[in-house]
Amino acid sequence: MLNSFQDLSKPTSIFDDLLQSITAPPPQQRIAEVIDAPATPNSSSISSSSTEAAGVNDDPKKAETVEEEEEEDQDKANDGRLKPKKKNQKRQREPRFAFMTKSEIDHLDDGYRWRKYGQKAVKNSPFPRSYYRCTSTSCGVKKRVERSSEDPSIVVTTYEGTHVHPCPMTPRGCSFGILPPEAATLGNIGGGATGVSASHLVVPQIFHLYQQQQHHQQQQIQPYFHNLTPPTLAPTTNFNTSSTISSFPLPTLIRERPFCPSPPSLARDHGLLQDMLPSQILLKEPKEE
DNA sequence: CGCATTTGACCAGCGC
DNA sequence: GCGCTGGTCAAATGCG
Repeated sequence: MLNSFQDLSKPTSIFDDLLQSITAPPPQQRIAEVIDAPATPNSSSISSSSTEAAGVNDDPKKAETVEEEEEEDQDKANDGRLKPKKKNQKRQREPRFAFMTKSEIDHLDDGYRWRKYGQKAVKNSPFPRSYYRCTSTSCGVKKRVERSSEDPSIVVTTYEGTHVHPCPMTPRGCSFGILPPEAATLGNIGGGATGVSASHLVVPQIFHLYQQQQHHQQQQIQPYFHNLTPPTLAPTTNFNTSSTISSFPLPTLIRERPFCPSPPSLARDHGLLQDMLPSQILLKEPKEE
């Protein structure tokens, strides 16, 4: 299932894969169709990706069985240039979560602190891809940021790994803008400590932001939030319908957030949210196997 | 001075 | 085996 996860494991254009999954959803797809808007390159979307680590990937070539700690120790034991990649075991991939944001800012502030450690030109794209790593020690979360070659206004952000620390608070509190997908997904997908479903956090929150924004700004472009969550975490109850999502109670969201405790001010203080989510969000639930 | 960013080089995986 | 590409490292550089 979750072919989009596999798509994300491919080195080639995430954006293309996302677009493909958006524009050609499987018939049985259980989608939280927030809005049944057709996906367009102008739409922002969110797509959670996971998790070879969770055994989701059915490609034996990509299936991984290595424990994370094992690899981590190996990495730490070798600080030289030669990375101790196991010969018989490919490097394990962390749970990944990708989303597209229509923004002019490449590196969106999501509440965590990131250090850029690389930048590469991407094939078939005039825009480079930037590599960031969480600055927190012992937190190996990474993220890649690249612009869509098809729509330069779209930033494709791919998170990989799980934060093992609380979100460092920003002066405004934990910035909600992009945080939800990251904090929720990275904190929970693939065996996060809290066990809170990523979808519980990500989908409704993001959508809630969108709603707020809609109310205030009357966006012209339909949002589309593309979210895919691992089967083990994706609830089958709460997000089957748009009505469920749209009526998701905000207090519940806040209560369920293990990270970045924040006063229930989301409905009020969304200035930064608007900064962070300037446009449209496209929501899509993971399709079920 | 400490930290973040830039950037070229290196390495591994994958396809042919 | 070879070349291409993505991902990472680390020295150099910039900035507050």
